[in-house]
Amino acid sequence: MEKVVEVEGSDEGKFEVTDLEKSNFVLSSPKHVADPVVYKLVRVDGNGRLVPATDDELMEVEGLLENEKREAHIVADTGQALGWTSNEVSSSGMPQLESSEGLSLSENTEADTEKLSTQLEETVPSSAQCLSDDHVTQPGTVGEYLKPLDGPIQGGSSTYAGYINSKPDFSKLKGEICLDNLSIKELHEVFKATFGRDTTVKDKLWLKRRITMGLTNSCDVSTTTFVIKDNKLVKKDNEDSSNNVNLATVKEDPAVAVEYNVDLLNSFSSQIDEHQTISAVRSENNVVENNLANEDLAADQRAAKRVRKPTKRYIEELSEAESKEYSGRLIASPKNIGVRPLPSICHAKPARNLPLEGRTVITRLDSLGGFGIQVPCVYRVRRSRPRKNVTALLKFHPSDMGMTATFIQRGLDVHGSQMGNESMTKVLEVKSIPKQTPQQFVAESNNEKSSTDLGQNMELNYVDTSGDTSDDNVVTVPTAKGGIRRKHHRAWTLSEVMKLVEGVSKYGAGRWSEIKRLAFASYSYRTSVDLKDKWRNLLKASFAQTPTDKGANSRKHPSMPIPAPILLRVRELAEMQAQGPSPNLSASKLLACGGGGSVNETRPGYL
DNA sequence: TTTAGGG
DNA sequence: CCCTAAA
Repeated sequence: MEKVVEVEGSDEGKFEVTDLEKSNFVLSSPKHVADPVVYKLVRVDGNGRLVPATDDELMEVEGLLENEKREAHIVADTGQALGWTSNEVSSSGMPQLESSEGLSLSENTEADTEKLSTQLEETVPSSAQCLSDDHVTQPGTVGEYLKPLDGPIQGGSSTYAGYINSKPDFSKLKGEICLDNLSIKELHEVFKATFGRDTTVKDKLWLKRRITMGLTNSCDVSTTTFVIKDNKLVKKDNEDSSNNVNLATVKEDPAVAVEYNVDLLNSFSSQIDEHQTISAVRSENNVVENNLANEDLAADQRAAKRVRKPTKRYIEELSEAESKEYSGRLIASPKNIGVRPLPSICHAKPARNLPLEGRTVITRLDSLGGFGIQVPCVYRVRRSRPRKNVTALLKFHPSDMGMTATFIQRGLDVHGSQMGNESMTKVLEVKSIPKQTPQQFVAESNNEKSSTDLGQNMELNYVDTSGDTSDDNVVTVPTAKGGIRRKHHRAWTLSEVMKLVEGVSKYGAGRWSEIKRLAFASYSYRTSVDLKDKWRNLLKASFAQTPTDKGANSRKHPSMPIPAPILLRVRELAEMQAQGPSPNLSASKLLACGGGGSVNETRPGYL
């Protein structure tokens, strides 16, 4: 039953392959065992390469899941929508998986189940084309990892972590953060600062672990003492460097077993959450599944439900006739789950919606590599930075707006190649597709040059995630011209800041686009400008304070200040860069851009 | 388009 | 954060 989210290995093939999937297959009985299906969170890069899902994406997914769980019961299918099966997987193990999955999912009637399973199949055939050669070379294994939420429950499920190596750069941060002495409340604050969202988990251990993972980018947090130093977890009881995760350690804590490559380090925590969430969701959905993989998780979920935010906001936003962005969310959030858009490589076509337990699920027909697959699609619209002329469009096409709103309400899925300036038009075009389900799809051009050329493909991003996470406050600000524009605020999480710092250290301050693209590949909502601004602020902050005290950090509670260590780092970098602009810019640049091959840059040794 | 700055 | 001038 467990849902597995797979993270695609980097091009460099730095991930370790696991047989986990297999073992799971064999070990677990079809019934109880989860569907062996492995999902990967990946997205397709511009050149058609599969790249690991970014933190952002993961987080989004996570958000969705959480959201979902709050939303009473949602069909089990949701979970699946989250990931994409790797090509390899699909080609080989898929068939079997399908059935089992369908069954497992179901609370539904057989018929529905079948449909579901059908929908669920998220095969992404045509491996060769999609996958980089590296991946292709390891057909059988594929860098999939299973993350059995309830490892303990199912003996079969084994955890495996193929954590290759840590990022050197992170070790630069100085100072340590001790979680041990914090109260739950404090831990919650830290948690929020770190992940940008609240948590309802009361379990200190869990919190500490999660935070540690987030800050440490490591899954090696099986320790009971949480002191983070130099971005590494310091085990007081076990003074080992813990620089790398060792499998043994990981196994101790099944919940933490993950395989990921360097690029995904930061995604790790998110993934965990995701998995957990998924499991929880599933448990709710499947009465049969009594295995609460993680009590904490379950608790979290329940709590989450209680915390669910009122709809008011959505309504307001809708009324504002805001771009579909919001409308999408508005509609989608309640009963649907967001689904990660298919890799642009694949053609996504709106297919049909199937009634499930009274609900309709929109399915998308994905034709990949000649296969036609229906996948449940529920998209949440990403709340992206408003494309400059969203408002303009509105102005120009007031009527359109109305229409759009209509579709949205009617649950049309928008099918377009891209949400650009003409997005409006496209949306309109799509409206022709009648859908009963309240769904909205918005195609958003991906940050990277990706999807664009795939005319028919749409990049669907659901987003926001955040309803739960850092509340993306969207505040309307009166414009000088009299217009009203939205100002959304997304609090910078600690991990984001850390990434930023890391990025600056790697590529140098000023090369924001680079940083955004590489080190910051995730967080799609952070633009290079944002990075720049944030850095500016960090500099200000780092110089403004801290000169004196270095050990002691934060001053005030409000908005959990940036940990001193980070500020220190920032200052260092600032000074460092002020003096000698990075030695081999060209080198790094070449590495970064040139190959197009590796996402994981192998940095020069400096820094 | 991306950066740097100002607001 | 947003906006804009420059490059």
